[in-house]
Amino acid sequence: MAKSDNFFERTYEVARLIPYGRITSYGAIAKYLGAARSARMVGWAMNNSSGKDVPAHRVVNRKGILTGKHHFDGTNLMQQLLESEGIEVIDNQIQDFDTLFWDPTQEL
DNA sequence: GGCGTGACTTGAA
DNA sequence: ATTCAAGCCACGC
Repeated sequence: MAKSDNFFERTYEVARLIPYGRITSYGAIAKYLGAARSARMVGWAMNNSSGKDVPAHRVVNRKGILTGKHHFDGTNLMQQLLESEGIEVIDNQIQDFDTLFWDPTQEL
């Protein structure tokens, strides 16, 4: 067991650290973990986060698009969650993304 | 054990 | 400015 789920665990941890009403990108987390080129693994980790307390809906791609919404239960569930937090989302794209962007390497 | 895919990003043409 | 391509690591079959 065990094994270094460090990467995954760390991803979940950072995702949980995302403040309410804020969002971040896969690359930002990956970069924080030291794998800026491995943003895909972050997404893969999120896939494994199914059933965890990881607010994957707060994690979007670099453009602020809800790329992973397709992986959620519903079709607009992810958008609903974001809007529920005060984030304006239109057409799977987050508005004021630049303002709501939360960078762990910058904030932490 | 090998090949392909995947919730992405960055860089170069 | 936009479009194309490559890179990264892990998991599934």
